[in-house]
Amino acid sequence: MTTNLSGRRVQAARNDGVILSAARDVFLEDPKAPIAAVAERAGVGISALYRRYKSKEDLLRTLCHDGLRTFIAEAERAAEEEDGWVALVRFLGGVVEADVHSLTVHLAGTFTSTPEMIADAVRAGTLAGDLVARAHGDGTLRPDVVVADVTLVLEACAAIRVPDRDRTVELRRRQLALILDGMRRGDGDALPGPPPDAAELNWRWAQSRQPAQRDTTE
Amino acid sequence: MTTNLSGRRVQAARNDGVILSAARDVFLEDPKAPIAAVAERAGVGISALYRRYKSKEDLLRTLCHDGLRTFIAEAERAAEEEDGWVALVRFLGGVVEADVHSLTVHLAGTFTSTPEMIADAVRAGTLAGDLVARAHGDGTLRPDVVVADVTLVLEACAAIRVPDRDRTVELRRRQLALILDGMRRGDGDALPGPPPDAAELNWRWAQSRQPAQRDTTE
DNA sequence: CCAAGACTGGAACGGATCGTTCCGGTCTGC
DNA sequence: GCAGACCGGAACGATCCGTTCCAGTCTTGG
Repeated sequence: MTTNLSGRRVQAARNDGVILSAARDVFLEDPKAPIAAVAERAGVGISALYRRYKSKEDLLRTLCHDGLRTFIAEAERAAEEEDGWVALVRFLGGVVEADVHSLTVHLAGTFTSTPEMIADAVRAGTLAGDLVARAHGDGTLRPDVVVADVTLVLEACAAIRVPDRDRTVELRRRQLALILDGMRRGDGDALPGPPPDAAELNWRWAQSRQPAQRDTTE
Repeated sequence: MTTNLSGRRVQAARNDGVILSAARDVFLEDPKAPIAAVAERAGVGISALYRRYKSKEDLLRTLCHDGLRTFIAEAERAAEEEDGWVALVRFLGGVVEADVHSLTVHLAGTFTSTPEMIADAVRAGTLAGDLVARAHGDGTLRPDVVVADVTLVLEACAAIRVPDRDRTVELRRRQLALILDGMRRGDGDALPGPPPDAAELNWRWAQSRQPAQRDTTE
């Protein structure tokens, strides 16, 4: 048996990953992006996509399910931590780092989910609940915070976005640190990363949508 | 001169407000929503829209500019507060309450902005900067927080959304309180409002996009 | 009661977009 | 050198959406 794949096989195998990664980037940027945009970003033809996924919905579903699995993996990894509070912090940091939450949030509702996905979603909820419970047990987490609050924290962090991916993660880490430490002067460390600059937050205003010059002079 | 408008005049005047309010709701929900959706939500015909606004872009621009002005008004109102920290808190609360930030953020880039808007945007930035500076002067705001961080806080809060408008504001207030007070046990008050429930956060998953039954059996 | 006109509802149009299919071409293994 | 796996991208058909247009309704003034 030849484990040595060559030629087209190699290209095909590499495309698997490239396409998935490109799809992640594109749909993270715009959940309604056309499928052609994914192909272009991946540097492949549209056929390469349709060879792998039955439809756009199929691709979206796969992408979202992958994100869900990552979420679960992060939760399980964080749960290994002994200290309950540290585990929760590591969990949130991991999810933010992986940029998983914004993907699921943005893509939710654009496809019909499979039973496995629903099961995984339930499992994810359970794991998160456990982490919160442990943090409560430690007495470090303020008592009036519930699991859903944590979900909202993730949602809030996922909302901050700048064109550059790495910088986005940096800024989210900073925001998460703020949420964790609190804005009131405390005994926490200094906020990580360079502070955001006004210019890098105004990027949304840049693209001034050319209105195609529809003049109404007549 | 008859200040007493009646009949159609009344309807027209009322429609002015209804349309603007409907547009706010609709575009807050989906920035790419068709203009017909606004008319439907307002309970008016499409003509009623085009009588008032030259184009969709015009409506969007007006909406966004209104939001910007509200932002400025909130900042000015908060600035009247004597205590710097209290002023900042009131400012953030006001902006979150008015649901202004998410509107500007979502709509940015969908129209070409007028010079007045840009000027207002600059002024808004200045006002926010002043508030942060004052809070720093009081020594209550942790020193490593900059103005842009505050912007990100607003962006983060704007991201949390549930179908019900009032509940959304409640949850945002809660999240804002969390950010302000911090998650570590402190001397702050209890989080306001009932805690979010898992069910009310899963609404996005509800709409399982009917795929129009395109069967590939052949 | 009538006529003019302000204002509206919503159908119709034309253009753009996008998911999907299909065909011709390239490379690999035999 | 040929069969088949795999790919790029044009072409198609459907849908959507912004805008225009016209017929209908209500009000006012006489």
